[in-house]
Amino acid sequence: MGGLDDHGGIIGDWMAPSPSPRSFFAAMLGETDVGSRTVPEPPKFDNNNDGGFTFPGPNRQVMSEIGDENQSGQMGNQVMKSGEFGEQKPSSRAGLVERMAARAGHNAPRLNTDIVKPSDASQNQQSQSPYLTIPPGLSPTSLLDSPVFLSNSLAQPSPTTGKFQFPPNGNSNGNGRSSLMFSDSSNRSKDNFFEEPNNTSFAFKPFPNSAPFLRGHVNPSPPFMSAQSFQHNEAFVQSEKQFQPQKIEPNQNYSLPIGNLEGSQKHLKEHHDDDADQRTSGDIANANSASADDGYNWRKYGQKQVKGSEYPRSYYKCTHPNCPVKKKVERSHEGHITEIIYKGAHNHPKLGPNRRSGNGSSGVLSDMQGDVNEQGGNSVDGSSVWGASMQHKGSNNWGQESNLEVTSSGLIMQGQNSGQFESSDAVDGSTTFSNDEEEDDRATHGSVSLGYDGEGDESESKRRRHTCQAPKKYFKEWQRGCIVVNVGNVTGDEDEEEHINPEKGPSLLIILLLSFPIAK
DNA sequence: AGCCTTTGACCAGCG
DNA sequence: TCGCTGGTCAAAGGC
Repeated sequence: MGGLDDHGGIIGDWMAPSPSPRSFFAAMLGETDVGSRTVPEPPKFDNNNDGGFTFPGPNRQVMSEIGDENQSGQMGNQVMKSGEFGEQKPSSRAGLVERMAARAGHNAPRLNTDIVKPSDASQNQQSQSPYLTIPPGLSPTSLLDSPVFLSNSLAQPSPTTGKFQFPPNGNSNGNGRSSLMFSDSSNRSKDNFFEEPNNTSFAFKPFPNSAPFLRGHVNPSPPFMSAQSFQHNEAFVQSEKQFQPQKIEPNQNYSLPIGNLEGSQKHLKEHHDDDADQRTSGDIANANSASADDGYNWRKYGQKQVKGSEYPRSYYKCTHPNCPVKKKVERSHEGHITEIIYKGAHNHPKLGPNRRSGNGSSGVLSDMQGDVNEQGGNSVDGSSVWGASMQHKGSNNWGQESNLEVTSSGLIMQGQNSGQFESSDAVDGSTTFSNDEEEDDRATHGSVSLGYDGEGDESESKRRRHTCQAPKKYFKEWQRGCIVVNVGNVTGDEDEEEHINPEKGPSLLIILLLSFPIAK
């Protein structure tokens, strides 16, 4: 069993202790000109880009509120000072892939981001822009299935889903593991990827079906939630539990979900269908039920109007015997999913089509959940990383079945339909992901808002001043080891009680739980 | 018949 | 101890 040191090593191989989203994307794209940005361009909400989803590019000064270069440099220094992450030197211009290659001694295929560029790149200068525009055909899930989000043994072969395999790495034991995302168990499924002679590059293939979602229609219920985080967490669990007798080997012929990307495509399409249903019929329940199942069956066992939530929260259990997976779902009055919190990992393969497919409200939930559970699907013993991390607080029963002693960690990405990364009033990655319970406020700051509130009349600078407290909540959930996926509008208004307002238009709020250490 | 959702009640944790 | 809150149970009814 790996200890906490292992975890740190895992994490450290891949990212700074407090990686900022921009560095995160920088790593993804192999561009690490992270600290060199001066003044960030105003976020661009491309209204003409037929729904192109704009993420900040690697150069985006996410921490713009506090982010002058000095501070960025200070952050970098902090990163350097954290000994176990010594390889993450801010001076390094090498991208993640290059670092991987350097470390592993192979030529890591570089992520082909050409496809990510908008077709009219020459016009909008997106290619030079600090923003990364995801064209309509490319789902955020696809993007987030980046090399840093690997270890989905269920996903299609790709350097991002972890199906492509990495050669055995001499460093891949203990603190030398290439990353948390590429943790032990998943390594087995990836160990050969870069040995493939022709794998010199990888291009994300956009899914036409995903376009409707990206256009930001009514229903901000994308399935691209925290699939990667689940991947990671799942891998983390497996890493911790690699000696579990019931371990499901990623390489096994396992009738598990087809894959993340494919699943995403499916779910995206389904969501779009849901949207249509909702818009046309107004029957939310029917619209929800119109979505296809994700291979897991869910039974709603409760619903409650929780105080902190505008909308009632529904409780679902996986109907598979002995499967501990549960999920909490909040949805708006219109049926838009505003928050999903998953707990546990499936200890069984997907069950195939829901017996009552097309019936019941769990369907739409499953849409989003599907990608996630596809990650957890090959977890074992019903243990869950979230459960494990829950033990940090021990005040939540979710996941208590896990006896893992792990530190969960994560990156919280909060987004809205523009896809622009927007700094909160103080985005400080170095503190955002610290584990101090008292730093919930920092969690707010640390959330990276893809901020566009859909109202359009509020300047970015004004929005930036806002302090949406919602991420604080999510950070808490994250600390508790729960997967939190929130889809909806962040109003950004301090005075507003509700921060998630799907009724204000297309938007999405994604909480991605990744792999940043919680160091109690 | 089996599985689902709904919904009020119950329970446990917390301040 | 009490009230609040969130999570779960279980009966009832629908599909």
